[in-house]
Amino acid sequence: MDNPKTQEEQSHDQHAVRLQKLQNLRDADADPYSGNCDQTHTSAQAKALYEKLGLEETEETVSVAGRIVTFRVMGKATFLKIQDREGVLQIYVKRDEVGEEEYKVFKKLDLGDIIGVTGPLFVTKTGEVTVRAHSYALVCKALRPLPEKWHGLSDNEQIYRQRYLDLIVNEQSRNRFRQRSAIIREIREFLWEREFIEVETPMMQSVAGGAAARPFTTHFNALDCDFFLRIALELYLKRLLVGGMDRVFELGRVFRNEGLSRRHNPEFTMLEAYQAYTDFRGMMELTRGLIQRSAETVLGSLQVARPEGDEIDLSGKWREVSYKDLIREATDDGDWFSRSKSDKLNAVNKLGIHVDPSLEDFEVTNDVFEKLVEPKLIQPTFVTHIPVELCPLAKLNPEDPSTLDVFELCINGQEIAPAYSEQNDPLLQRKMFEQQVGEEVQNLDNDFLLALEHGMPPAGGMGLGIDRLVIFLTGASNIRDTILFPSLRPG
RNA sequence: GGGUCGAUAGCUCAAUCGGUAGAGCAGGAGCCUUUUAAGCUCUUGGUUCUGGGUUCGAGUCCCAGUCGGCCCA
Repeated sequence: MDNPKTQEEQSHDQHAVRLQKLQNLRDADADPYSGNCDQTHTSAQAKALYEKLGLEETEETVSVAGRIVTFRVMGKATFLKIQDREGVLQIYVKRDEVGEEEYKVFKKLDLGDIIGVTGPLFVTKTGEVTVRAHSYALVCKALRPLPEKWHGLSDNEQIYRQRYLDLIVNEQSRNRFRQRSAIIREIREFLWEREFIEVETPMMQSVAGGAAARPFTTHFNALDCDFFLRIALELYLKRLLVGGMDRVFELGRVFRNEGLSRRHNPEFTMLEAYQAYTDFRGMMELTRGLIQRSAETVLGSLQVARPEGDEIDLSGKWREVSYKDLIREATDDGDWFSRSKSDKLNAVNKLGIHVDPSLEDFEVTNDVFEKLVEPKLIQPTFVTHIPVELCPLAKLNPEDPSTLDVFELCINGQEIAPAYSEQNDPLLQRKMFEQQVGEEVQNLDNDFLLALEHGMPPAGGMGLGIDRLVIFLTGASNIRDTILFPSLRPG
Protein backbone atom coordinates (compact mmCIF):
# COMPACT_ATOMS: atom_id res chain seq x y z
CA MET A 1 0.00 0.00 0.00
CA ASP A 2 2.93 2.33 0.53
CA ASN A 3 4.47 3.78 -2.53
CA PRO A 4 8.00 4.63 -1.37
CA LYS A 5 8.75 6.69 -4.45
CA THR A 6 5.71 8.85 -4.00
CA GLN A 7 6.40 9.30 -0.30
CA GLU A 8 9.99 10.17 -0.94
CA GLU A 9 9.01 12.75 -3.50
CA GLN A 10 6.50 14.26 -1.13
CA SER A 11 8.30 13.83 2.15
CA HIS A 12 8.79 17.58 2.38
CA ASP A 13 5.09 18.20 2.09
CA GLN A 14 3.65 17.19 5.44
CA HIS A 15 0.09 17.80 4.34
CA ALA A 16 0.51 15.44 1.39
CA VAL A 17 2.14 12.80 3.57
CA ARG A 18 -0.73 12.92 6.01
CA LEU A 19 -3.32 12.80 3.25
CA GLN A 20 -1.62 9.65 2.04
CA LYS A 21 -1.68 8.17 5.53
CA LEU A 22 -5.38 8.96 5.71
CA GLN A 23 -5.98 7.27 2.37
CA ASN A 24 -4.06 4.21 3.57
CA LEU A 25 -6.29 4.01 6.63
CA ARG A 26 -9.41 4.30 4.51
CA ASP A 27 -8.10 1.64 2.17
CA ALA A 28 -7.76 -0.59 5.25
CA ASP A 29 -11.36 0.26 6.16
CA ALA A 30 -10.31 2.32 9.19
CA ASP A 31 -11.86 5.73 8.63
CA PRO A 32 -10.55 7.85 11.51
CA TYR A 33 -13.46 10.27 11.41
CA SER A 34 -16.29 7.78 11.75
CA GLY A 35 -15.84 6.66 15.32
CA ASN A 36 -15.68 7.89 18.88
CA CYS A 37 -13.96 6.66 22.02
CA ASP A 38 -14.64 6.49 25.74
CA GLN A 39 -13.25 8.97 28.21
CA THR A 40 -13.70 7.57 31.71
CA HIS A 41 -10.96 9.79 33.11
CA THR A 42 -9.33 13.05 32.18
CA SER A 43 -5.56 13.27 32.38
CA ALA A 44 -5.78 14.87 35.82
CA GLN A 45 -8.34 12.36 37.08
CA ALA A 46 -6.20 9.47 35.90
CA LYS A 47 -3.19 10.83 37.78
CA ALA A 48 -5.31 11.47 40.88
CA LEU A 49 -6.67 7.95 40.72
CA TYR A 50 -3.17 6.53 40.72
CA GLU A 51 -2.12 8.72 43.61
CA LYS A 52 -5.17 7.61 45.55
CA LEU A 53 -4.53 3.95 44.97
CA GLY A 54 -0.88 4.48 45.74
CA LEU A 55 0.19 1.28 44.08
CA GLU A 56 3.23 0.61 42.00
CA GLU A 57 1.00 -0.95 39.44
CA THR A 58 -2.73 -1.35 39.51
CA GLU A 59 -5.20 -3.25 37.43
CA GLU A 60 -7.50 -0.22 37.51
CA THR A 61 -8.29 0.37 33.86
CA VAL A 62 -8.94 3.84 32.50
CA SER A 63 -10.02 5.17 29.15
CA VAL A 64 -8.46 8.48 28.25
CA ALA A 65 -8.61 10.61 25.12
CA GLY A 66 -6.77 13.55 23.67
CA ARG A 67 -4.46 15.00 21.08
CA ILE A 68 -1.01 13.51 20.60
CA VAL A 69 1.57 16.14 21.55
CA THR A 70 4.74 14.07 21.84
CA PHE A 71 5.56 10.77 20.19
CA ARG A 72 8.74 8.86 20.96
CA VAL A 73 9.18 5.57 19.21
CA MET A 74 11.86 3.36 20.78
CA GLY A 75 11.76 0.35 18.57
CA LYS A 76 9.25 -2.11 19.89
CA ALA A 77 7.84 0.25 22.49
CA THR A 78 6.63 3.84 22.28
CA PHE A 79 6.03 6.64 24.73
CA LEU A 80 3.61 9.34 23.71
CA LYS A 81 1.71 12.05 25.45
CA ILE A 82 -1.85 13.09 24.88
CA GLN A 83 -3.30 16.44 25.83
CA ASP A 84 -6.87 16.90 27.02
CA ARG A 85 -8.66 19.84 28.61
CA GLU A 86 -6.81 19.42 31.88
CA GLY A 87 -3.31 18.69 30.76
CA VAL A 88 -1.01 16.05 29.45
CA LEU A 89 -0.86 12.33 30.19
CA GLN A 90 1.77 9.82 29.16
CA ILE A 91 0.85 6.64 27.31
CA TYR A 92 3.07 3.58 26.92
CA VAL A 93 2.49 1.27 23.99
CA LYS A 94 4.32 -2.06 23.66
CA ARG A 95 4.35 -4.14 20.51
CA ASP A 96 3.93 -7.31 22.51
CA GLU A 97 0.81 -5.95 24.15
CA VAL A 98 -1.06 -4.52 21.18
CA GLY A 99 0.12 -7.03 18.60
CA GLU A 100 2.62 -6.82 15.79
CA GLU A 101 0.26 -5.74 12.99
CA GLU A 102 -1.52 -3.22 15.15
CA TYR A 103 1.77 -1.78 16.32
CA LYS A 104 2.87 -1.21 12.74
CA VAL A 105 -0.24 0.85 12.04
CA PHE A 106 0.12 2.59 15.37
CA LYS A 107 3.60 3.83 14.50
CA LYS A 108 2.11 5.78 11.59
CA LEU A 109 0.28 8.10 13.95
CA ASP A 110 1.29 11.75 13.83
CA LEU A 111 1.61 14.61 16.26
CA GLY A 112 -1.76 16.31 16.36
CA ASP A 113 -3.84 13.15 15.84
CA ILE A 114 -6.61 12.59 18.38
CA ILE A 115 -6.80 9.16 19.97
CA GLY A 116 -8.51 7.24 22.73
CA VAL A 117 -6.52 4.81 24.86
CA THR A 118 -7.61 2.13 27.32
CA GLY A 119 -5.41 0.37 29.81
CA PRO A 120 -4.16 0.16 33.38
CA LEU A 121 -2.11 2.83 35.12
CA PHE A 122 1.48 2.39 36.21
CA VAL A 123 4.36 4.62 37.08
CA THR A 124 7.58 4.68 35.10
CA LYS A 125 10.96 4.40 36.69
CA THR A 126 11.29 8.17 36.50
CA GLY A 127 8.05 8.51 38.44
CA GLU A 128 5.55 9.52 35.79
CA VAL A 129 2.01 8.18 35.95
CA THR A 130 1.38 6.46 32.64
CA VAL A 131 -1.34 4.47 30.90
CA ARG A 132 -0.14 1.10 29.63
CA ALA A 133 -2.20 0.83 26.47
CA HIS A 134 -4.13 -2.37 25.97
CA SER A 135 -5.88 -0.80 23.03
CA TYR A 136 -6.16 2.50 21.26
CA ALA A 137 -8.40 4.11 18.68
CA LEU A 138 -7.63 6.88 16.23
CA VAL A 139 -10.69 9.11 16.23
CA CYS A 140 -9.36 12.08 14.27
CA LYS A 141 -6.47 12.29 11.85
CA ALA A 142 -4.82 15.70 11.79
CA LEU A 143 -3.77 16.73 8.30
CA ARG A 144 -1.63 19.67 9.36
CA PRO A 145 1.44 19.64 11.58
CA LEU A 146 1.49 21.25 15.01
CA PRO A 147 3.68 24.27 15.71
CA GLU A 148 7.08 23.55 17.18
CA LYS A 149 6.94 21.74 20.50
CA TRP A 150 9.54 23.67 22.45
CA HIS A 151 9.19 27.27 21.35
CA GLY A 152 5.48 26.97 20.67
CA LEU A 153 3.78 29.54 18.50
CA SER A 154 5.01 33.10 18.91
CA ASP A 155 3.97 34.88 15.74
CA ASN A 156 1.32 37.33 16.97
CA GLU A 157 -0.65 37.30 13.82
CA GLN A 158 -0.93 33.54 13.74
CA ILE A 159 -1.79 33.45 17.43
CA TYR A 160 -4.77 35.72 16.83
CA ARG A 161 -5.91 34.37 13.49
CA GLN A 162 -5.40 30.72 14.38
CA ARG A 163 -6.13 30.90 18.07
CA TYR A 164 -6.74 27.14 18.17
CA LEU A 165 -3.05 26.55 17.52
CA ASP A 166 -2.10 28.96 20.28
CA LEU A 167 -4.46 27.11 22.62
CA ILE A 168 -3.05 23.71 21.73
CA VAL A 169 0.52 24.75 22.15
CA ASN A 170 0.76 27.62 24.65
CA GLU A 171 -0.24 26.64 28.15
CA GLN A 172 -0.12 30.22 29.39
CA SER A 173 -2.71 31.23 26.85
CA ARG A 174 -4.89 28.25 27.72
CA ASN A 175 -4.77 29.18 31.39
CA ARG A 176 -5.58 32.79 30.74
CA PHE A 177 -8.82 31.94 28.97
CA ARG A 178 -9.78 29.47 31.66
CA GLN A 179 -9.24 32.24 34.17
CA ARG A 180 -11.34 34.61 32.13
CA SER A 181 -14.17 32.13 32.22
CA ALA A 182 -13.74 31.63 35.96
CA ILE A 183 -13.79 35.37 36.58
CA ILE A 184 -17.02 35.79 34.65
CA ARG A 185 -18.52 32.87 36.51
CA GLU A 186 -17.64 34.45 39.85
CA ILE A 187 -19.15 37.75 38.81
CA ARG A 188 -22.42 36.04 37.97
CA GLU A 189 -22.44 34.05 41.21
CA PHE A 190 -21.71 37.20 43.19
CA LEU A 191 -24.62 39.09 41.65
CA TRP A 192 -27.04 36.18 41.77
CA GLU A 193 -26.32 35.77 45.46
CA ARG A 194 -27.39 39.39 45.92
CA GLU A 195 -30.64 38.71 44.09
CA PHE A 196 -29.77 40.45 40.86
CA ILE A 197 -31.42 38.98 37.81
CA GLU A 198 -29.60 38.66 34.53
CA VAL A 199 -31.22 40.01 31.40
CA GLU A 200 -30.53 40.48 27.71
CA THR A 201 -31.31 43.74 25.96
CA PRO A 202 -31.09 44.74 22.29
CA MET A 203 -27.70 44.79 20.63
CA MET A 204 -29.18 46.44 17.57
CA GLN A 205 -30.66 49.78 18.44
CA SER A 206 -32.16 52.65 16.49
CA VAL A 207 -30.45 55.05 18.90
CA ALA A 208 -27.10 54.00 20.34
CA GLY A 209 -27.04 55.76 23.68
CA GLY A 210 -25.59 55.45 27.14
CA ALA A 211 -22.07 56.53 26.28
CA ALA A 212 -20.16 58.94 24.10
CA ALA A 213 -18.75 56.78 21.32
CA ARG A 214 -19.15 56.30 17.61
CA PRO A 215 -21.33 53.26 16.89
CA PHE A 216 -21.16 50.68 14.12
CA THR A 217 -23.98 51.04 11.64
CA THR A 218 -25.96 48.23 10.08
CA HIS A 219 -29.02 48.02 7.90
CA PHE A 220 -32.21 46.33 8.97
CA ASN A 221 -33.68 45.09 5.70
CA ALA A 222 -37.15 44.17 6.94
CA LEU A 223 -37.65 47.61 8.43
CA ASP A 224 -35.61 49.33 5.74
CA CYS A 225 -33.76 51.54 8.15
CA ASP A 226 -30.31 51.88 9.65
CA PHE A 227 -29.63 50.47 13.07
CA PHE A 228 -26.63 50.79 15.35
CA LEU A 229 -24.78 48.21 17.37
CA ARG A 230 -25.02 49.13 21.02
CA ILE A 231 -22.23 51.13 22.65
CA ALA A 232 -23.51 50.61 26.20
CA LEU A 233 -26.17 48.72 28.13
CA GLU A 234 -27.31 51.57 30.31
CA LEU A 235 -30.48 52.97 28.82
CA TYR A 236 -32.25 49.63 28.42
CA LEU A 237 -31.30 48.43 31.88
CA LYS A 238 -32.71 51.61 33.37
CA ARG A 239 -35.96 51.02 31.52
CA LEU A 240 -36.03 47.76 33.46
CA LEU A 241 -35.60 49.68 36.71
CA VAL A 242 -38.69 51.62 35.71
CA GLY A 243 -40.35 48.27 35.06
CA GLY A 244 -39.71 47.14 38.61
CA MET A 245 -36.61 45.01 38.15
CA ASP A 246 -34.94 46.50 41.19
CA ARG A 247 -31.72 44.53 40.83
CA VAL A 248 -30.71 43.80 37.30
CA PHE A 249 -27.55 43.14 35.36
CA GLU A 250 -26.35 42.29 31.89
CA LEU A 251 -23.02 40.87 30.88
CA GLY A 252 -22.44 41.23 27.20
CA ARG A 253 -20.69 42.58 24.20
CA VAL A 254 -20.72 46.25 23.27
CA PHE A 255 -19.28 47.76 20.11
CA ARG A 256 -17.47 51.03 19.61
CA ASN A 257 -16.35 52.10 16.18
CA GLU A 258 -13.01 53.46 17.27
CA GLY A 259 -9.35 52.64 17.02
CA LEU A 260 -7.57 49.49 18.10
CA SER A 261 -4.82 49.59 20.66
CA ARG A 262 -3.21 47.67 23.44
CA ARG A 263 -6.19 48.62 25.58
CA HIS A 264 -9.02 48.89 23.09
CA ASN A 265 -10.81 46.29 21.03
CA PRO A 266 -13.82 47.54 19.04
CA GLU A 267 -16.02 44.83 20.52
CA PHE A 268 -15.53 44.21 24.17
CA THR A 269 -17.38 42.76 27.11
CA MET A 270 -19.13 44.90 29.62
CA LEU A 271 -20.93 44.24 32.84
CA GLU A 272 -23.56 46.72 33.92
CA ALA A 273 -25.51 46.31 37.15
CA TYR A 274 -28.29 48.49 38.59
CA GLN A 275 -29.64 48.38 42.09
CA ALA A 276 -32.62 50.40 43.30
CA TYR A 277 -32.63 52.21 46.63
CA THR A 278 -28.92 52.67 46.83
CA ASP A 279 -26.47 55.11 45.26
CA PHE A 280 -22.90 55.32 44.00
CA ARG A 281 -21.66 54.59 47.52
CA GLY A 282 -23.56 51.33 47.49
CA MET A 283 -22.00 50.61 44.13
CA MET A 284 -18.58 51.15 45.66
CA GLU A 285 -19.16 48.27 48.03
CA LEU A 286 -20.62 46.14 45.28
CA THR A 287 -17.76 46.79 42.88
CA ARG A 288 -15.06 46.23 45.45
CA GLY A 289 -16.71 43.04 46.67
CA LEU A 290 -17.10 41.75 43.18
CA ILE A 291 -13.49 42.31 42.21
CA GLN A 292 -12.13 41.02 45.50
CA ARG A 293 -14.23 37.89 45.19
CA SER A 294 -13.03 37.29 41.61
CA ALA A 295 -9.42 37.72 42.57
CA GLU A 296 -9.70 35.57 45.65
CA THR A 297 -11.45 32.70 43.91
CA VAL A 298 -9.55 32.75 40.67
CA LEU A 299 -6.08 33.73 41.87
CA GLY A 300 -6.41 32.67 45.48
CA SER A 301 -5.00 35.99 46.57
CA LEU A 302 -5.75 39.69 46.83
CA GLN A 303 -2.18 40.52 45.89
CA VAL A 304 -2.01 40.59 42.11
CA ALA A 305 1.36 40.43 40.38
CA ARG A 306 2.03 42.75 37.45
CA PRO A 307 4.39 42.09 34.53
CA GLU A 308 6.05 45.37 35.52
CA GLY A 309 7.16 43.78 38.76
CA ASP A 310 5.22 45.52 41.51
CA GLU A 311 1.98 44.19 42.97
CA ILE A 312 -1.57 45.42 43.13
CA ASP A 313 -3.06 45.12 46.59
CA LEU A 314 -6.80 44.59 46.44
CA SER A 315 -7.31 43.96 50.15
CA GLY A 316 -9.24 46.14 52.59
CA LYS A 317 -10.93 49.42 51.71
CA TRP A 318 -9.71 51.20 48.64
CA ARG A 319 -8.40 54.72 48.28
CA GLU A 320 -10.98 57.39 47.58
CA VAL A 321 -9.95 60.74 46.11
CA SER A 322 -11.70 63.49 44.22
CA TYR A 323 -11.08 64.20 40.55
CA LYS A 324 -10.22 67.80 41.31
CA ASP A 325 -7.64 66.88 43.96
CA LEU A 326 -5.93 64.53 41.52
CA ILE A 327 -5.83 67.22 38.84
CA ARG A 328 -4.49 69.84 41.24
CA GLU A 329 -1.82 67.39 42.33
CA ALA A 330 -0.83 66.40 38.79
CA THR A 331 -0.64 70.01 37.58
CA ASP A 332 0.89 71.22 40.84
CA ASP A 333 -1.64 74.05 40.67
CA GLY A 334 -4.11 74.58 43.51
CA ASP A 335 -6.11 77.07 41.46
CA TRP A 336 -6.30 74.97 38.27
CA PHE A 337 -10.06 75.06 38.05
CA SER A 338 -10.25 78.86 38.14
CA ARG A 339 -7.73 79.30 35.30
CA SER A 340 -8.82 80.23 31.78
CA LYS A 341 -8.64 77.66 29.02
CA SER A 342 -5.63 79.35 27.44
CA ASP A 343 -3.78 79.35 30.76
CA LYS A 344 -4.56 75.64 31.05
CA LEU A 345 -3.28 74.96 27.55
CA ASN A 346 -0.04 76.77 28.34
CA ALA A 347 0.38 74.84 31.54
CA VAL A 348 -0.37 71.56 29.79
CA ASN A 349 2.38 72.12 27.25
CA LYS A 350 4.84 72.70 30.06
CA LEU A 351 3.76 69.38 31.55
CA GLY A 352 4.95 67.76 28.37
CA ILE A 353 1.70 66.43 26.93
CA HIS A 354 0.03 67.29 23.68
CA VAL A 355 -3.53 68.56 23.85
CA ASP A 356 -5.72 69.62 20.95
CA PRO A 357 -6.35 73.38 21.47
CA SER A 358 -9.81 73.14 19.88
CA LEU A 359 -11.03 71.05 22.80
CA GLU A 360 -13.52 72.42 25.29
CA ASP A 361 -12.19 73.66 28.61
CA PHE A 362 -13.32 70.58 30.55
CA GLU A 363 -11.84 68.32 27.86
CA VAL A 364 -8.43 69.91 28.32
CA THR A 365 -8.61 69.06 31.99
CA ASN A 366 -9.82 65.58 31.23
CA ASP A 367 -6.87 65.06 28.89
CA VAL A 368 -4.63 65.87 31.83
CA PHE A 369 -6.53 63.26 33.80
CA GLU A 370 -6.22 60.60 31.12
CA LYS A 371 -2.56 61.25 30.35
CA LEU A 372 -1.03 62.22 33.65
CA VAL A 373 -3.29 60.87 36.37
CA GLU A 374 -4.86 57.64 35.18
CA PRO A 375 -1.63 55.86 34.16
CA LYS A 376 -0.30 56.37 37.68
CA LEU A 377 -3.33 54.94 39.43
CA ILE A 378 -1.96 51.42 39.79
CA GLN A 379 -3.46 50.58 43.18
CA PRO A 380 -7.29 50.49 43.23
CA THR A 381 -8.62 54.03 43.49
CA PHE A 382 -12.14 55.38 43.48
CA VAL A 383 -12.01 58.74 41.74
CA THR A 384 -15.03 60.75 42.90
CA HIS A 385 -16.64 64.13 42.21
CA ILE A 386 -16.15 63.98 38.46
CA PRO A 387 -17.10 67.18 36.56
CA VAL A 388 -20.70 67.38 35.45
CA GLU A 389 -19.76 67.79 31.77
CA LEU A 390 -18.31 64.30 31.59
CA CYS A 391 -21.51 62.40 32.11
CA PRO A 392 -25.14 63.34 31.49
CA LEU A 393 -26.67 60.34 33.23
CA ALA A 394 -25.71 60.85 36.88
CA LYS A 395 -27.08 62.86 39.75
CA LEU A 396 -25.40 66.11 40.71
CA ASN A 397 -23.46 66.27 43.93
CA PRO A 398 -25.62 68.27 46.37
CA GLU A 399 -22.67 70.15 47.90
CA ASP A 400 -20.91 70.89 44.62
CA PRO A 401 -23.31 70.83 41.67
CA SER A 402 -20.41 71.25 39.25
CA THR A 403 -19.58 67.64 40.06
CA LEU A 404 -21.44 64.35 40.02
CA ASP A 405 -22.28 61.68 42.56
CA VAL A 406 -20.19 59.11 40.76
CA PHE A 407 -16.94 57.28 40.95
CA GLU A 408 -14.53 56.05 38.38
CA LEU A 409 -12.57 53.05 39.58
CA CYS A 410 -9.00 52.98 38.30
CA ILE A 411 -6.69 50.00 38.69
CA ASN A 412 -3.50 49.11 36.85
CA GLY A 413 -3.38 52.56 35.26
CA GLN A 414 -6.69 52.14 33.49
CA GLU A 415 -10.24 53.14 34.20
CA ILE A 416 -12.05 49.93 34.76
CA ALA A 417 -15.44 50.68 36.31
CA PRO A 418 -17.57 53.80 36.46
CA ALA A 419 -20.59 53.99 38.75
CA TYR A 420 -23.28 56.59 39.32
CA SER A 421 -26.08 57.65 41.48
CA GLU A 422 -28.44 57.36 38.55
CA GLN A 423 -30.27 60.45 37.38
CA ASN A 424 -34.01 59.87 37.72
CA ASP A 425 -35.32 63.41 37.25
CA PRO A 426 -36.85 63.15 33.75
CA LEU A 427 -36.85 66.86 33.07
CA LEU A 428 -33.29 67.42 34.22
CA GLN A 429 -32.24 64.31 32.30
CA ARG A 430 -33.72 65.73 29.11
CA LYS A 431 -31.92 69.01 29.69
CA MET A 432 -28.59 67.29 30.23
CA PHE A 433 -29.02 65.23 27.06
CA GLU A 434 -29.83 68.35 25.08
CA GLN A 435 -26.71 70.10 26.34
CA GLN A 436 -24.70 67.23 24.95
CA VAL A 437 -25.27 68.28 21.32
CA GLY A 438 -21.55 68.50 20.68
CA GLU A 439 -21.02 64.83 21.49
CA GLU A 440 -20.51 62.21 18.80
CA VAL A 441 -23.56 60.45 17.42
CA GLN A 442 -25.62 60.58 20.58
CA ASN A 443 -29.15 61.17 19.48
CA LEU A 444 -31.86 61.91 21.94
CA ASP A 445 -33.42 58.68 23.13
CA ASN A 446 -36.96 59.93 23.57
CA ASP A 447 -38.25 56.49 24.37
CA PHE A 448 -35.87 56.34 27.32
CA LEU A 449 -36.97 59.76 28.50
CA LEU A 450 -40.59 58.65 28.29
CA ALA A 451 -39.72 55.68 30.50
CA LEU A 452 -38.12 58.01 33.06
CA GLU A 453 -41.28 60.07 33.17
CA HIS A 454 -43.11 56.98 34.42
CA GLY A 455 -40.76 57.03 37.41
CA MET A 456 -37.46 55.26 38.02
CA PRO A 457 -36.56 54.47 41.62
CA PRO A 458 -33.40 56.04 43.00
CA ALA A 459 -30.63 53.66 42.11
CA GLY A 460 -26.94 53.07 41.88
CA GLY A 461 -25.50 51.71 38.68
CA MET A 462 -22.09 50.44 37.71
CA GLY A 463 -20.28 49.28 34.61
CA LEU A 464 -17.22 47.08 34.54
CA GLY A 465 -14.93 46.47 31.58
CA ILE A 466 -14.45 42.73 31.78
CA ASP A 467 -11.52 42.62 29.38
CA ARG A 468 -9.58 45.16 31.39
CA LEU A 469 -10.37 43.32 34.60
CA VAL A 470 -9.03 40.15 33.00
CA ILE A 471 -5.94 42.02 31.79
CA PHE A 472 -4.82 42.92 35.26
CA LEU A 473 -6.02 39.82 37.08
CA THR A 474 -4.15 37.56 34.66
CA GLY A 475 -1.14 39.82 34.18
CA ALA A 476 -1.74 40.10 30.45
CA SER A 477 -0.02 42.99 28.72
CA ASN A 478 -2.51 43.43 25.92
CA ILE A 479 -6.28 43.29 25.57
CA ARG A 480 -5.81 40.94 22.62
CA ASP A 481 -4.42 38.34 24.95
CA THR A 482 -7.71 38.31 26.85
CA ILE A 483 -10.02 38.10 23.82
CA LEU A 484 -10.03 34.78 21.97
CA PHE A 485 -10.54 36.29 18.56
CA PRO A 486 -9.57 39.96 18.64
CA SER A 487 -10.56 42.27 15.80
CA LEU A 488 -8.11 42.10 12.89
CA ARG A 489 -7.99 43.35 9.37
CA PRO A 490 -9.12 40.58 7.02
CA GLY A 491 -5.97 38.72 6.08
C1' G B 1 -4.66 58.48 10.51
C1' G B 2 1.05 59.60 11.69
C1' G B 3 5.83 57.60 13.23
C1' U B 4 8.63 53.27 13.83
C1' C B 5 10.09 48.11 13.71
C1' G B 6 9.15 43.53 11.46
C1' A B 7 7.65 39.46 7.61
C1' U B 8 13.26 33.92 5.32
C1' A B 9 11.30 25.91 5.23
C1' G B 10 5.10 23.46 8.61
C1' C B 11 7.15 26.02 13.54
C1' U B 12 11.35 28.80 16.16
C1' C B 13 15.26 31.44 14.23
C1' A B 14 20.37 32.43 11.46
C1' A B 15 22.51 34.43 6.88
C1' U B 16 29.20 39.31 7.77
C1' C B 17 30.35 44.69 3.21
C1' G B 18 25.32 43.42 -2.02
C1' G B 19 28.45 37.58 -3.92
C1' U B 20 26.12 29.56 -4.08
C1' A B 21 19.80 30.90 1.43
C1' G B 22 21.39 27.61 6.61
C1' A B 23 20.33 25.31 11.69
C1' G B 24 17.09 23.08 15.47
C1' C B 25 12.35 21.00 15.83
C1' A B 26 8.66 18.85 12.59
C1' G B 27 8.63 15.47 8.03
C1' G B 28 10.76 10.84 5.16
C1' A B 29 13.99 5.91 5.25
C1' G B 30 16.29 2.94 9.08
C1' C B 31 18.27 1.28 14.33
C1' C B 32 16.42 1.21 19.27
C1' U B 33 11.05 -2.81 24.61
C1' U B 34 10.83 2.61 30.71
C1' U B 35 11.57 7.54 27.27
C1' U B 36 11.23 12.97 29.42
C1' A B 37 12.97 18.80 24.29
C1' A B 38 14.75 10.63 24.18
C1' G B 39 19.19 9.07 21.32
C1' C B 40 21.95 7.44 16.72
C1' U B 41 22.67 7.08 10.98
C1' C B 42 20.98 8.89 6.37
C1' U B 43 17.62 12.40 4.13
C1' U B 44 13.47 15.68 1.69
C1' G B 45 12.02 20.54 2.03
C1' G B 46 12.43 27.83 -0.11
C1' U B 47 7.70 32.55 -5.12
C1' U B 48 13.16 35.03 1.30
C1' C B 49 5.14 38.83 2.16
C1' U B 50 3.66 41.14 -2.97
C1' G B 51 4.93 44.36 -7.15
C1' G B 52 8.38 47.55 -9.30
C1' G B 53 13.50 49.69 -9.44
C1' U B 54 19.13 50.12 -8.86
C1' U B 55 23.11 46.54 -9.94
C1' C B 56 27.31 42.12 -13.57
C1' G B 57 24.78 40.17 -9.19
C1' A B 58 19.45 41.69 -4.21
C1' G B 59 16.97 37.92 1.58
C1' U B 60 20.28 42.28 2.07
C1' C B 61 19.90 48.80 -1.14
C1' C B 62 15.60 52.21 -3.13
C1' C B 63 10.13 53.04 -4.15
C1' A B 64 5.04 51.45 -3.70
C1' G B 65 1.67 48.10 -1.53
C1' U B 66 -0.27 44.04 2.00
C1' C B 67 -0.41 42.15 6.94
C1' G B 68 1.31 42.49 11.93
C1' G B 69 3.94 44.53 16.60
C1' C B 70 5.08 48.96 19.39
C1' C B 71 4.49 54.35 20.21
C1' C B 72 1.42 58.58 19.18
C1' A B 73 -3.45 60.82 17.55
